[in-house]
Amino acid sequence: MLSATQGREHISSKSLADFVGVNSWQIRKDFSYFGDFGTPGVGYNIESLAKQIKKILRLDVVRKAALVGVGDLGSALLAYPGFRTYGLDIVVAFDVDPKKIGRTVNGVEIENITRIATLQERGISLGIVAVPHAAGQFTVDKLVEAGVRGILNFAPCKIDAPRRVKVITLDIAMELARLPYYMPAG
Amino acid sequence: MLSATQGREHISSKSLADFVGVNSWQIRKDFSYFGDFGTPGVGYNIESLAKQIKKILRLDVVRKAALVGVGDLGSALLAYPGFRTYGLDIVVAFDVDPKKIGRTVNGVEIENITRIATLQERGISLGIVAVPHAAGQFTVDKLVEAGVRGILNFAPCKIDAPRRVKVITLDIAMELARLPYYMPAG
DNA sequence: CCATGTGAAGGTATTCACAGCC
DNA sequence: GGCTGTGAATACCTTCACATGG
Repeated sequence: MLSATQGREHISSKSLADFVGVNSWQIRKDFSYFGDFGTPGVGYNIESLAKQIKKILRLDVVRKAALVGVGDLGSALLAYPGFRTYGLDIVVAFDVDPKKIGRTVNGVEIENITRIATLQERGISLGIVAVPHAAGQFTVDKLVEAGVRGILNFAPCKIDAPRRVKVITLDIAMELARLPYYMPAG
Repeated sequence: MLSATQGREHISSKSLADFVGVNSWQIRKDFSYFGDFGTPGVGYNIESLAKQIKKILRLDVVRKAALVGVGDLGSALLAYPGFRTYGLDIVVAFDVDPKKIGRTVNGVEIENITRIATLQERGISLGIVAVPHAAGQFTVDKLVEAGVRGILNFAPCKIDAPRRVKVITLDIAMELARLPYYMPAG
């Protein structure tokens, strides 16, 4: 992946900085907030650094996630291999459409949305909302009731949830709408 | 939409702040950087405020966008009605799969990816990249060659592009991976 | 000698309180 | 009276330069 690290045990803040496109002191300062990871004169041990960062980001344990809404976007998420990289595992999907219920997409079975209440007993603490706009708040409410602790919401709407549940909303259209701001004309 | 504004011409910074969940002085300060929009004792004229903000964000003109990669995610984007809200119009899609080329999804025809070079002459200045990881950089290069000015990239990889082209990368798995950070345990 | 970690300087953003206008 | 726009005060984050440790 990072060619500069091939066959090396250590990496300097400078190399890391060049790779991600920032300055070396930013790397050092950021790391220092969480403790002393590096060795002066040598650099950072790559393996131990990765382990430390994963622990800080709480990515050291695999967490189970439930997907709600198996439309185009939901299907894309089920097909997406990238989640495993970050210690996330989509183990179940829900939908309202009887035609979809019972099917298996990428090894994940689609269940009736009424079964959403069983999440807690199954040890699932994350929810992914990929439903139409109008169903957004309702779906979040159900997930909260089911004891979920974090929600990634793709529905483009204002969401109310108790403070104990962290909601991250990803409005894809709004992200795209940021682009024109950087474009002088045309 | 915003029930507090129904039948009203003006809205106060307090109402706006409550609605989006911030403090009233933040609203006023932010607006003040771009000029005087409001009337003391009255508030902000809703219609004129919306117009001003759209102009600042360069959302007052409709821009054409091209989608590259019509997989699950690409299909979801084509089906998504939200883009129009922000003055964005996906007018063409590209793919490499001969089975997909020629089909029409949501009124948008899928063309052979080799036709990507015709973007400039068609007045298309935005690109949306929804291709697999490995094709990310290649696709971005082609879009840049085709004269695109802004790119929304869903491929989870490091992208190099000239400074004149603004690239916004949206790594969905990474967004989901932010959630565990806010969750004490479980 | 090399690269880290950090105190200090500088700059930027947030928060406040109030003068001024409708 | 009510609400805006803004200077002042505060907190925060970024940048730098260097002492310290391997």
